Amino acid sequence: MGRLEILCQERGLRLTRPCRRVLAVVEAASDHPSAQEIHRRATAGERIALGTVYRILNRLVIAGILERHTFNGGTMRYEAPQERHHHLIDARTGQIVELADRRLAASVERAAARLGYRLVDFKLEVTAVRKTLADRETKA
Amino acid sequence: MGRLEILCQERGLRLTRPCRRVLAVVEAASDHPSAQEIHRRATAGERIALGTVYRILNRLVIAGILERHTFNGGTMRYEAPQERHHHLIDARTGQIVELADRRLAASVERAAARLGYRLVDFKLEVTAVRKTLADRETKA
DNA sequence: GTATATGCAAAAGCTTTGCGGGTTC
DNA sequence: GAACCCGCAAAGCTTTTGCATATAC
Repeated sequence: MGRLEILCQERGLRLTRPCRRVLAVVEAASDHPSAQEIHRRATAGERIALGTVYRILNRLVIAGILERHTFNGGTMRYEAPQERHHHLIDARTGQIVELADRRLAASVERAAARLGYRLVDFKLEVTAVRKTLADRETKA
Repeated sequence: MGRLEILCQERGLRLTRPCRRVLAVVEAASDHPSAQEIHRRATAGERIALGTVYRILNRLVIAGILERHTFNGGTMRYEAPQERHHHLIDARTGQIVELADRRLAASVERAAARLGYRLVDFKLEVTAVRKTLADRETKA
């Protein structure tokens, strides 16, 4: 049984067939698929209603089993939360790189504290370009 | 003439009546209104098509005169970019607080550099709750 | 056996777009 | 006067929802 399926059991979500398929797709994904893309992948040789996929995803997000992002466009994208991480988007290729760095978390926590807030969570989305040799020699 | 209207002129956008109204609304807004909300505010005693508001907003974003955010829900929200800042969302009230801190930018820049990237821009969205007395006495 | 999830299809946002006429420069 | 923008209305997408049936526990 998959890691995510176990989480579902623990949190009292029913392990229906469509739900298992969705979990398998997300667990196997190395990208950040949209609901429709998840539906496409989950219905390989099987009939699952698109509306059902949306309902499953919402349940999983509420239960804290999946995370939902919006990046900078309309449609929502999903992923299984690994360790706390954020996203770096390559401005030239659009590729999304995962970015984990606990020094960042400490910085954000201090910034929130300066305003009188206690940090609950944060989302960071970085746009950047690969460094070239020129970058190392120039003061950009 | 408003600050944003001047920017439009400089960048060759026509100052039509609907465009002026939209600019005025955004310039006066202390929140982060959606396109529909901007339309509602801009059509006080005047008829402007909703589609026109969308077209104007898109033009303004492309010209770099407004910024578009998605926060954590479907609909897009707009604001006039002041100095570089980010957003802190109060988890209890949903209130959005602006968060400007150049120490943060330095942290993010270093994190990107560690991955071999040169920072272009970043977006930070913090969820937090107001600190109470208890927070100061407890190790949360 | 019962509560809950699914499938289907319709509907509900939000956003974009084609077209003819009007406005800005 | 020419280029561009607007109003209107329709269409496109993504996401949600009502209802009868099927399924997991």
